[in-house]
Amino acid sequence: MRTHQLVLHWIEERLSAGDLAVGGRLPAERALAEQLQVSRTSVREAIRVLEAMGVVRSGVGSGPDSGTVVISDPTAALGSALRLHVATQHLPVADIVETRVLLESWAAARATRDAPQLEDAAALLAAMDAPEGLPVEEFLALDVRFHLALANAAGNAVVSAMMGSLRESIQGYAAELTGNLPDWKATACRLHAEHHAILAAVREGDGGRAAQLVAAHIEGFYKEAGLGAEHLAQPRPTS
Amino acid sequence: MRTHQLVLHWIEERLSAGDLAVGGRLPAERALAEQLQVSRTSVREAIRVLEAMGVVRSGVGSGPDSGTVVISDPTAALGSALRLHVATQHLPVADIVETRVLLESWAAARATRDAPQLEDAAALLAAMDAPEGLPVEEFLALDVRFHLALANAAGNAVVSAMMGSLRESIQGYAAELTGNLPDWKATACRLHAEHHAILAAVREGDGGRAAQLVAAHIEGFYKEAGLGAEHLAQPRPTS
DNA sequence: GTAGTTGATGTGGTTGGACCACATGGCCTA
DNA sequence: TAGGCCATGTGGTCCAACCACATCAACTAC
Repeated sequence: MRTHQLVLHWIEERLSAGDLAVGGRLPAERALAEQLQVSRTSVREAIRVLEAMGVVRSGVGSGPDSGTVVISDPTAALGSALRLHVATQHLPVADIVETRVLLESWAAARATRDAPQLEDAAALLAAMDAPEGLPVEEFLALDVRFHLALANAAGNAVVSAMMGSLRESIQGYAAELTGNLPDWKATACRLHAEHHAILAAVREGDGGRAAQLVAAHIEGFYKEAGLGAEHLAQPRPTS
Repeated sequence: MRTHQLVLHWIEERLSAGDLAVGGRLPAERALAEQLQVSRTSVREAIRVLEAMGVVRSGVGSGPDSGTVVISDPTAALGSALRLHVATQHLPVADIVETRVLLESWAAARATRDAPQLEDAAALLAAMDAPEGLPVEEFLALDVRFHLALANAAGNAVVSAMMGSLRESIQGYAAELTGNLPDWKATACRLHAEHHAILAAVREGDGGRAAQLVAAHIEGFYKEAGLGAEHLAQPRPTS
């Protein structure tokens, strides 16, 4: 057992036991090192891992933002991991998109029509009015938040986290794809209209229609932007 | 930008550019530190993160198993992250199970009837014959591999990785639950029979039935084992 | 008395150097 | 030729020191 793993296990046990909860603070690095009888180096390696996993946040100086405090940001962890594995080319982008369609369709079908997150989604849509006037980056940023709000309305934290991480892992890719579009303004308008239709379907409690609209919405964008259409929504070749 | 992040970005760029592929080796820690003009400590922190993400594997000594080589194990990364966030109680176990049902149902519906992974699944089922005679741990281990093989048959690497990580993150939990069962042998027998039925449905190309069977299979186990039934497969309270 | 300055304190961030355990491979010896 | 032994290179660990930063308290000048 390597030393930094010992520290990791110690912290994970504290988390599981409830001694350490979100918002709580880890002992200072030097103190923790002495307490566990390991070097500060090993403590730091463990904290780096937890930080990459979205479990803690470290800050220098004094005051409330300093020290190492427990947070919970599963999306960050999953997102970085997926992005890295996409970089190794062991996770095809087409599979990411397909999974995104799966999760978002489910979330749309599952969302309750009076979920408070739908208010956020509506507010985001309002901010996206006249989408042809928005810069691409701003449109995409709002788009991400709209889809996340929709996913959150389904009330499943795991699905929400996975959704966000999928989106994050191919964010740069999607931004590049917009360069392929023949007419960005027209596309933005269409996407915006589809957003309204999706939200309306959810609010009417028509989960089935919402799911179909979401699937068509996502697949439509990637097809138009030129992600190999043969990879999407078709039966796979029988190897 | 913290120093170890600089190293992380350098490596990620190398991965994206294809200069570094799975099976390739990173420069030795000391060499990399000198090359990037940072301390070895910072290089090590970056490598620790990549190791936790399942992107890299480190080994001491000489020979083929030594040094830091690029691998690709997305399941490990997602699994650790989910497990940690379950520990912080920000990811309810019920949501994990629900997501597992979602992904596995989709995979079962999507699997092609002649996928080679189904051979593996069949072999695992054969190894599980007479399940009442298997120790609990062994049964569960084979069970995990069966479900993974089935998920792999759908041909989506992202779904496979997420499936595996979900399973891993609640593995300890599932093992505990078996203690709640009134009659483990009978349950094992039933699960085994359900496995056969699922595989048969996939082989017949009846994806819809396979999906239903999978969902019932998973939900049935957790319900019988005592995971709050109110959390599963029911409309959520309207907050 | 108040306002501004200054230093003490405690936090993570970074560095260099030292030593260890391990695995290989080549050299040297019996 | 066979065996042992050490040189080499790898990651693993530890230590001691220093830095940048942020707060807070004490002090000083007005």
